[in-house]
Amino acid sequence: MSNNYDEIIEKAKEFFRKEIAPSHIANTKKLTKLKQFNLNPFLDKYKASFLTGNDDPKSIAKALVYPRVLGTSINTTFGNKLQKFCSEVLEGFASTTSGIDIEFIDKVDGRRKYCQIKAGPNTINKDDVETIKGHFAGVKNLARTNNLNVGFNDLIVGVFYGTPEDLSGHYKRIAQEYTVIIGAEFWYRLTGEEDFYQRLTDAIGDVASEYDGSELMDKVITSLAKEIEKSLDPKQLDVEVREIADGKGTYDV
DNA sequence: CCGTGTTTGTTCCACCCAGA
DNA sequence: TCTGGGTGGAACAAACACGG
Repeated sequence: MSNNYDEIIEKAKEFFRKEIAPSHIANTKKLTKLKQFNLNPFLDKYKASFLTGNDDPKSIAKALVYPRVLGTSINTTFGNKLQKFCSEVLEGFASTTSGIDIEFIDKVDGRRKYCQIKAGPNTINKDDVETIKGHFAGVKNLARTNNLNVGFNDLIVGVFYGTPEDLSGHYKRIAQEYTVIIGAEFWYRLTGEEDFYQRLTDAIGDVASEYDGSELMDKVITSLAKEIEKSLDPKQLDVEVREIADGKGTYDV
């Protein structure tokens, strides 16, 4: 241990093990039932065939499960856990100001920064731009009433990963008024270590090797495929149609 | 009182398309 | 042909409502 920030590295690894991975696994386990998905009958078989070359139930199941587990599920989980990450792993820096995720002393210019955290360079949309600006305007007002010296260089958006070139147009609109700091630069200002970003991503990369979800994926897909097979059975469909006609079936409007 | 279902707010990202 | 602005769908977590 060469310095205090090694502790952040360790805590980040723990956070991944205790928060992110378990949540991801739990959400994956939910996917054994067809009702967890929004089906698109125009595309379900096409996707299965595109993926595996056939449209049997198992292929359809794979085509549903893969994009969910490796896409929206883990990405959304990661983003949602960011707030918690800020308060637990960056605990020394948690902010009590509404709309501000963390406060920290910028190791480059020595000033206290009021920072909103975002995950990546593409993760805000048009509406978020005004929301973020609104939050900063609120902080400026609050600072004025409390006689705090908050310049607008001190109100920043911190992005966990990416490079300045990656920033979407939405971020660039914020950057016209405020400072947006991303990736290596963000972690440098936070910790004062130039290579902290690299060390942190490497550390999480090490944790990744502790996880092998192949068996779980197999189980989930097999189970889901069984239900797909049943629902494709014409007799079963007949029953459902009759029940709906009788008003017995569950039929969401 | 507890567990389950529902609603709300946040977050993510892919796609479309106009204009340079 | 490339770039960037803008749109929309989806999942998740947390708060909330409801029925046993």
